[in-house]
Amino acid sequence: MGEPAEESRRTDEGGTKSKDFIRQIIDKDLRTGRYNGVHTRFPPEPNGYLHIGHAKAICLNFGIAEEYGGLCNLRFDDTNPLREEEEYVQSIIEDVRWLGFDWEDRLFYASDYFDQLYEWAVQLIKDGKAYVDDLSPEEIRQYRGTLTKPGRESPYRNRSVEENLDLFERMRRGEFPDGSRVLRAKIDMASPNLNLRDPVMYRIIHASHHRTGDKWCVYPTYDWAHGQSDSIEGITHSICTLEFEGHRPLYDWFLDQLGVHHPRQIEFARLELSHTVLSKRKLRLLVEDGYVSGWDDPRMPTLAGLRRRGYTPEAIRNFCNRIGVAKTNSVIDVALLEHCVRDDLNKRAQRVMAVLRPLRLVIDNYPEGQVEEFEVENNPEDPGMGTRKVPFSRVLYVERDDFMEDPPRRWFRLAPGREVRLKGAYYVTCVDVVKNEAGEVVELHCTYDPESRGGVTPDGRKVRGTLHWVSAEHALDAEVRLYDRLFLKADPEDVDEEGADFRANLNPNSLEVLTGCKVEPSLADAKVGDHCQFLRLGYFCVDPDSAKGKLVFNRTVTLRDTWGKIAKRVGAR
RNA sequence: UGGGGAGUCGUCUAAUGGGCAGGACAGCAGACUCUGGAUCUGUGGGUCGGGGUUCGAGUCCCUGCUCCCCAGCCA
Repeated sequence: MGEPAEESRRTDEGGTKSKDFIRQIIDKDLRTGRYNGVHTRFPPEPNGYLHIGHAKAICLNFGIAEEYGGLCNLRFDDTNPLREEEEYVQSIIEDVRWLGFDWEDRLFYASDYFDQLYEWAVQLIKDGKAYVDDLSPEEIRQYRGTLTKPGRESPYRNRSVEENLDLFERMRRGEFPDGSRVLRAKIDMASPNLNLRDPVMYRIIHASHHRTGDKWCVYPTYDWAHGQSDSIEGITHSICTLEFEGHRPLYDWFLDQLGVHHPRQIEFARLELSHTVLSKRKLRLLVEDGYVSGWDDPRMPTLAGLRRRGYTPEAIRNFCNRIGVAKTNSVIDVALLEHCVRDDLNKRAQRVMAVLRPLRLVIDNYPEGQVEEFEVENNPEDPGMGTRKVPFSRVLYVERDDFMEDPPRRWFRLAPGREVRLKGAYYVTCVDVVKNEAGEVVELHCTYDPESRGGVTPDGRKVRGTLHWVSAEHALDAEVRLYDRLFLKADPEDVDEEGADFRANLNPNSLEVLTGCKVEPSLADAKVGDHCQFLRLGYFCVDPDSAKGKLVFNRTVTLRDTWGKIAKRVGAR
């Protein structure tokens, strides 16, 4: 409680302290005594899967609570039985946990408060602050006015308290059909803020709710449920996104009329990420229309998708802490997210060798039938991760991309007559190239230098290139799924043709499935979810589609590719 | 058009009773390297426009411009 611990303050890379505007407001509230502690909440509606944008809100709410020695609740905003499902509740719980946050025994639902909300509505009616309206949805819209013209009062606006009480009670009992009546707050039909033009508090929905079943047929709207739920839970700072800014006067109004604990609502800009979409509607469309395999498709920006792709909670949390919090609408470059996962995996992922597009390499002067085992470091960033043995023999596989018959300038890899190092093993020199009738290179012949055992020679001569490889005889087969950005443009909504939508910018090559990949035998007992670095290629993780004897890897992200940039300039590839 | 918000390097984000516009990602250049990885070093690049006030303005005043949100019985 009170001031945050010094060491938990957010600092930038330079070490200077800087707090976002929300933390500054909280500091002030604590200083002035408006609140004595900090209690936040993360309030998702269970109508879809959580995505990276939610991660920002989760890290903000749970992070702030932690920093200030306060608490953060997980609360499902389940006020609309038509859209919400238990499946989503479960996935959300799983995702928030996976991200690394704990709400202890404070898992709540807005539906926990339906009785209290109903009582409070009755209280407002008695106070003459709410009334039952018989207008149809269409009429309500017409009476609301427009942005520039004030609304008109409903002819039912001045019913007696008794009649309102009676009607509201009968609404609750199920005497009226859906849409026939609503309960509205009596505020001001001429307000320039449309949210204050007698907003709807209850609507009739004869549908069963995932938690309250058929107990209710009137359900509170967001505006009526949210602030009161915050109040009941003793929330101090109700952090939400910018689009609710115009609702704050209403949030405050309800709480003031009721005279109950009054949290402060603070709005911040939701996260937007380049090369993807982050709206439930669009994500749902991608899933339902089969553009992706599901909510957890590794190309999806959902937490389930990112997890399957191989992103770690640490990488995502670090990302959320680095993007900042402000009120400016902004789009974060997905490159920052990629940087964060590389940064995390670089420190933790075990290095292994895998050949994605195998090319046979025969070492002519290596004894037939001989097998050597080389000890290779598991992670040069962390010697503590130890070493492993990798078998080597006369016939190997190397990456097709690592050989060029007629290489451009600055090519350090294999080519006729070139000598390279096979990581941790020997130097080999390409002496012959075998092609098929189509003229494609199908096999390389090399000689090795026995003196170079272990990857260094007594004469100390240098080779510029070091290649990864696997022994043909010992290699395991694997399927590897290469993922790329889901959308071609940074802004998927940037479409040329009239009538086209973001789907026109879908990247047709966002998924490439490679079969017949060869991986080193140490991967034999890799488990689903395991992360590793395929040397020189990128970070990968084991997909749930894997089975005994059938390994499937997802590429999380490539390594930074300096050669790729050079090649582009040189005009190679 | 009414109301509510927001404009700082390419992209995010600091600079808070006016005081050298800083960092990160991305880019570029180099060093190092048994991953063309990692690491290290260096480098270019910004205050929406126009007026003011001031010794001094991203910050204060005036004015203009641009962008976002609101007319669900969605959240």
